[in-house]
Amino acid sequence: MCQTPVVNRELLDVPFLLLSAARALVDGIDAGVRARGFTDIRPAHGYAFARISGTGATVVQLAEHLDVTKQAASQMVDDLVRKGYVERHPHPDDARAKLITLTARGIACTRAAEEAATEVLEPWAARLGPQRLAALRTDLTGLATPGRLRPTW
Amino acid sequence: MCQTPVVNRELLDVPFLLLSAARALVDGIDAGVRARGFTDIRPAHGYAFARISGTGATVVQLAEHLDVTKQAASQMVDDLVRKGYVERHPHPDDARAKLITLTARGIACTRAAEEAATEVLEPWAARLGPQRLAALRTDLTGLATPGRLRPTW
DNA sequence: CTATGTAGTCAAGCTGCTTGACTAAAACTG
DNA sequence: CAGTTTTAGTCAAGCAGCTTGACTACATAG
Repeated sequence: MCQTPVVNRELLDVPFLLLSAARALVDGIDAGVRARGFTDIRPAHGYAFARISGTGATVVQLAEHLDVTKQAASQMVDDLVRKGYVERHPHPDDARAKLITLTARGIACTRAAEEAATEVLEPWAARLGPQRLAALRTDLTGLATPGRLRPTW
Repeated sequence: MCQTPVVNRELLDVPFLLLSAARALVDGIDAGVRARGFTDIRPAHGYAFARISGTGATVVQLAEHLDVTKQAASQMVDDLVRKGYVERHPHPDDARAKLITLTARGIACTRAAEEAATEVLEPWAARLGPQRLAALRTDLTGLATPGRLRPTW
């Protein structure tokens, strides 16, 4: 017994490390967004904003991006409409569909999130330096299923 | 406009990259655990097992580890007891408390999870090499709030 | 022009969490 | 050591966010 190589033990807490880092980041950004006055928004909404931002998105597109059912996405849109962050417009190309777009408030919130993210990431990235940052990005990309949960911006 | 430095754009998708990697890992491990016959277990239970494993844990300790209320932790223990993964014993040092420990089935499941994790991580770690792996671990640790969501093993 | 597929919503239900209230035991405190 | 406060755990009720199922309106393929 006790013949398990050290590499394994160290390898096995990579998932915890990753989760821990991701959570710390999300919590930090969320705190920054709240501090900027957007208190009725949760991290999950950020992923929605990322997809809606720019040209807008349909409910189905949003559902795919968030990996939930279209009903769940529709409910989230209801919520965001009620809170004034997004709007439903008739879709220019498809009378069945609706184009969800950010309101001014939604755009302001997105900016706040970007500021908060920069605030959290900048000092860490500075300590790392551009070289290690690039390496980390490459290595993480290799770990992630390509294209999943990526932002549209 | 358009004067935002490139560094910022690249920095801003680090959270997405991290989340994406973490999710891919968790999904992969979960699939491996299911493939080994433990189909009534979800990733969240893995974090519970990690804390219970070894000397065992109380409900309150588990709650702290999972960052939920003690009621939620107690409900999860109910569930795991019903499924045969853990047991409640009287605590040797405190008559109020109960010591939660893994059953044989719980230990087997933990082993399955370690196997699954190794299976997912090994090829990726091999491609990286020990040097970059060490660097990545260091950099992620710097990002994570120290000590959070760490395993006890 | 009919048949099949797709976008979105309504409705009901479930799961996993929360808050609040409580019991029993431990740990302070004067 | 009696009295107070804190801590471990549970019961109960409620809520948020998701699911499945059923449906309407429009699009598209044959």
